[in-house]
Amino acid sequence: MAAKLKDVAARAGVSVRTVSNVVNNAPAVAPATRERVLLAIEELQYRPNLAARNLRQGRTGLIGLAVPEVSSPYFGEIAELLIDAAQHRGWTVLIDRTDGTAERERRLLEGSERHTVDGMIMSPWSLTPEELGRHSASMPLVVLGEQETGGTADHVAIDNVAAAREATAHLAGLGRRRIAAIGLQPQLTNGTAEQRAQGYREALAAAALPAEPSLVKTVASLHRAEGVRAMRELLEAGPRPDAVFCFSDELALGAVRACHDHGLRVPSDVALIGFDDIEDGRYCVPSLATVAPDKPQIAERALQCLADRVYGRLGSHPARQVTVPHRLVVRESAV
Amino acid sequence: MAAKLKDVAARAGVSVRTVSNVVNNAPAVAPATRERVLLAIEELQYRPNLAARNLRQGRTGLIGLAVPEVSSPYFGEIAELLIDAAQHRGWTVLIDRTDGTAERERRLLEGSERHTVDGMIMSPWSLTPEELGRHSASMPLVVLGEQETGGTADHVAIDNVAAAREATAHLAGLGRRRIAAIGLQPQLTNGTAEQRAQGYREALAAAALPAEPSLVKTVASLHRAEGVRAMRELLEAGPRPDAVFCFSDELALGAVRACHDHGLRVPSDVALIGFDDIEDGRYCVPSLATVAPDKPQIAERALQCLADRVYGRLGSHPARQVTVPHRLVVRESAV
DNA sequence: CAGCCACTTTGCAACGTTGCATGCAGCGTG
DNA sequence: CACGCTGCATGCAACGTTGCAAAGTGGCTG
Repeated sequence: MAAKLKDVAARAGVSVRTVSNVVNNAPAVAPATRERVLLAIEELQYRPNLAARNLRQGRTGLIGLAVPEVSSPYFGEIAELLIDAAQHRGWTVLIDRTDGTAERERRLLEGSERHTVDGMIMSPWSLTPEELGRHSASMPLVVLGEQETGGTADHVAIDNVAAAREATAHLAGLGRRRIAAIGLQPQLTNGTAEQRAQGYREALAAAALPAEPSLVKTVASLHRAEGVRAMRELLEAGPRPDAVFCFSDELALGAVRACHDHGLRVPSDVALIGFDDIEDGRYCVPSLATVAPDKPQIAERALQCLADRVYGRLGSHPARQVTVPHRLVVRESAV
Repeated sequence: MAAKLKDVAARAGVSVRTVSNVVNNAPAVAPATRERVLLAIEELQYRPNLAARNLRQGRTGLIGLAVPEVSSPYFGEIAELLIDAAQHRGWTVLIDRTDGTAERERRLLEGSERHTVDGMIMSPWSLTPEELGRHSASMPLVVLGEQETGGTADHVAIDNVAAAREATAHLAGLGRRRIAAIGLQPQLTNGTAEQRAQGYREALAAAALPAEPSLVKTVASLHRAEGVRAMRELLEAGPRPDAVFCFSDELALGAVRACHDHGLRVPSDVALIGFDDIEDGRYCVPSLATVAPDKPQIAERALQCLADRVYGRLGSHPARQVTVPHRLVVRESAV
């Protein structure tokens, strides 16, 4: 049987309340008493019962992280950074997988988690902005990768339009004339893909290149397999593109694979730029040019926002929109 | 203010206890009453307070997953599968990162988590078998990727010796004569690398190939960067190997990169086999031959073991050793 | 020496839930 | 008709912790 406050109190010859004060580093405890209590705690291997503490305080020390998938490199890296940032603040992260479906995203916000976590960080794919705003009333919520939606959910994202514009402009600057884009996701309410598409179009216009609809490919997911499929379709369709801007590194890695299968060389025949700066891209052959969001800062700012809400430092202050910097990383696939 | 049992009871005109019975699907509730209560629950949007329930029952519905790193592809995929398997059993997974350090692994087992999770699944890198066995007494523990250690921790792993033997034998079967190995990790107590090295040596012996110590490279981690470094050292050292067995796909991907940088072609100059069957390996160029552990089964069996311990179906039954199947997946890098 | 103050320590109650034991009908049986 | 039994509903207590308010202790001042 695990030791509880009462046991420690008995051993140290003080009241339960005093032990609690020691455990919580309350100031009003005499040094000698504190010593004695700490000794007893050590001897009995006392560990606070979090369930009881949570029940009493109404806080759990847990925060939820809801991402479409855990095993994708991008979300894996984000999760890792968030876990670190949470640890610094004494929080533990509880990861949930939504598959990007509206139903699971909704259930997480409405549902069973409500008393389990103090707040939530979500990267939504399918929820409408209205829904996000509505739910943020009942639980502190930070949204990743989206623009402001109204409601009280804070938002942390990079400037996707600018990032896409820079990537596309870089390809144009290499002298490429038929620049394709892979990654539009019309089935998702998530505005990210649309923003990137807009940046792509803006850059084409700025370079006085025509915007050919046939060069923009939609995908069902951001995985490699979809990159392979989309690139293959581009190559088989007609005059082939000489550059491709992919909305994720995984798509780009699939696209590289497809080029290789068609006997094309990257970047001499087709230049490629991805998005996310996942680790694979730094070591694959050829190494992958990409747009690198400042992930550590995304994690840090998201937790900062969440902490402000959970501890009520903001009250019902309106939603904040945090824009995190990014940079274009040029590597072998686009030189 | 969130609704609680008392509020629902008042609304439905029954006692608190009856509402609790409905919520828990207890049999002794009249259908009409159940209807009325369910209606009230719906109207008030009642959700059970888990902290209170946990306090009362002594169970939390959470299980811990302690892995060295979340963002590595292998652990990401394992985490994803475990989250699924846990969900089927009504558990939520709480992920912790150990960095593979003994100190953090120890702290997770001893420490603060003790009242937070019902049990733990850990992939240890630095803890001694004795420590693992000792801690499993106080909390249900399932160990991934290790052989039995004594104590009451269950173990789930593949047969690493056999797997490494098969991979190496495949390379020998291609007619390769100088087969190197990358991935020994003498700094870890984790026996996995040593088992793979043993399988490698056994296969060399079976093929009547000499075991050259200079062809076995140790690494500081299983990441791509270490694969690059180790491969580079092999290539610069002397007569170059014509095949390499890497103890992880990430190491192998780094090794491919290093070969490419040296102007060597894979597999014609150097054949490569990795380990883990991560998604990258299926799409990279060349695609990566690998040893594929049956990951879904690893997750399923691990949760099965944990459930048996948590619900006491085993009592203090001695540790179980579960061996999960694997298979060799031949791809472009080793044909 | 009484009175006040600062510093420590304490007891009580409550957080929301469920285990246990018991109450209360209504029905069938002897 | 009395009795026991079954099916359903209830009340009380407890899980381990912390907020609150108050009590105790000692020293210092007037």
